[in-house]
Amino acid sequence: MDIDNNTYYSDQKNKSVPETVCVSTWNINSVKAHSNVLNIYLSKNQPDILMLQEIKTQTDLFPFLELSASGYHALVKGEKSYNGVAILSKTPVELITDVLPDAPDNGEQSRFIEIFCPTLKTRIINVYVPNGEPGTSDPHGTSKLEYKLAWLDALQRYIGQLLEQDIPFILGGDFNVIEYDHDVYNPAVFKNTAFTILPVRQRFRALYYTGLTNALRRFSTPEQPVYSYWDYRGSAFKKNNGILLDHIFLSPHWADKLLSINIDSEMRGMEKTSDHAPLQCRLSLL
DNA sequence: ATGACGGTAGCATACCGA
Repeated sequence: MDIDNNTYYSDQKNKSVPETVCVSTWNINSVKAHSNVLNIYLSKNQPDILMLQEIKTQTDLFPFLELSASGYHALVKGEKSYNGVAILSKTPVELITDVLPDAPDNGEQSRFIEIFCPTLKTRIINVYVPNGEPGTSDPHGTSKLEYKLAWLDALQRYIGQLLEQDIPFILGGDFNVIEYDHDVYNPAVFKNTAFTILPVRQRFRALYYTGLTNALRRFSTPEQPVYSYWDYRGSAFKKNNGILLDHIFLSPHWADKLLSINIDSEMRGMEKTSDHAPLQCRLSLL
């Protein structure tokens, strides 16, 4: 019994056991510049887990206190100006690693964080896959596209290892892959880019062959495309000139528990917001 | 053909993103 924490103790007495859980992901495009919409999202949807990408700040400058006031714990892999990922959780979580094993840059760019959530008894893996454009130089002299391909290869190997061990996990984030032509408003615009070329699509689809379920594909069809990104330019959101880039993948344990998934495009329509919309799924705990 | 728009760093404008 925890007599030092009255809130925890009194909550436990009255709380019924939750039957579902909400797990979400959002490329926030700067956690500091867009903290207002982040707070609106958290209070509106009350996700149990939120994976954030492109927080664009160093770990020690992350707004831990503000989020703690909203009732969220946070584990963060930050970086100055670029990239950066974090996982918010209503209950305390434990860091497993903030470097993708065998990543081509050994985690120099902050694109990966994996945690264990004791209350959900699952791992959460949050990824911000390299963009890959324009295909010129990257920090290590290889092209940005090669960096992206090598990064996806490393992800695939690591996911394979977890599945071999029957470890339950949820993999979410910004994959920077346009899996099908119907995932973009105008396929011609992205033809022969690092988003659509076969080697990139093959590596994305390899996640299925390994045994993962793409939560969104359970409920969507090519005839009714859904998008998670709209460019700031050219009134793209107003015209629904979008792209589907963000995904949630479920290990076999969770695939059977999937109840629903949706993209909260309302958040994309707000002032001072990210160019991505959040993606959230509801899972059964029974 | 190019840029658009927006964030960061840092103070003018370059770099990056998708």
